[in-house]
Amino acid sequence: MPEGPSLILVKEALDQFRGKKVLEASGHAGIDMELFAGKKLLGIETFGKHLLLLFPKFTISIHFLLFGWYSIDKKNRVAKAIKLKLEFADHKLYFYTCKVELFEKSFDKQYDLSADIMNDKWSNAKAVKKMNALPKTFICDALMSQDIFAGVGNIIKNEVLYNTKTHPESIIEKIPKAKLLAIAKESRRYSFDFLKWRIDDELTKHWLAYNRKICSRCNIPIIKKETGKTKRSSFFCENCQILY
DNA sequence: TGCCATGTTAAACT
DNA sequence: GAGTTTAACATGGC
Repeated sequence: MPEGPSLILVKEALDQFRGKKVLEASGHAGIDMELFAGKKLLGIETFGKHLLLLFPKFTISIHFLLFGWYSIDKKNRVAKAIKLKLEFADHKLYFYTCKVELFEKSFDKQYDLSADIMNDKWSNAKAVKKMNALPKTFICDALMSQDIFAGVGNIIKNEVLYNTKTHPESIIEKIPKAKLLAIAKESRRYSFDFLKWRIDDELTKHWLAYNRKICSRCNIPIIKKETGKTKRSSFFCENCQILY
């Protein structure tokens, strides 16, 4: 589930808890659960794939990894999967199979918000600058870098490369500057399409490359290949996506 | 049924 | 020590 746009939806779903006091906390997150008792949840933010719970003197960052999710009131997973359970007066909030971290800085100092694909502070220029600082890197790895494109996951990566007609194994220093800028712009633009389609529960039908078999532009098979340092699957058309 | 995956990181290797 | 590979997490869809 959790690429950046999905986190926006989690944030909205949890807005009902803003300003509410935590009565009790528990779970297998490995942090001191006593910290929460009596504390008010001041706000909910996101950074990339992180959900941020703002408390008076600390912030909890929740990363859902591959299988994590949350539920309200209904416990719908095995006990050991419950990493954090926050009990409010009226509701219980569960977070499953996620990485939970605590930090004390304000979240805008903890993270570079201009790197967050969903944040209004997103900067195309900074993304291009960071890519240029990694000349030997594959573009598929750069797009998955959470330091450059926080919130982009494997689906968005593949769709952005398809839409910008760029082969995932292109090397950054060989890619024209205008194309790098186009990739940065498309990563943000597409993420809002992704959000819209997820709200309407029609995300998968809009995929053009990810999990697809045929290129809709060329009518030839889409290649599936593990690419880049992290060997994540790339789906691409060898004909219309240029290898730089 | 078995395999794969929208993710990350620590441990175990070379 | 650096770089690479494996394992672990735990679930749902096909």
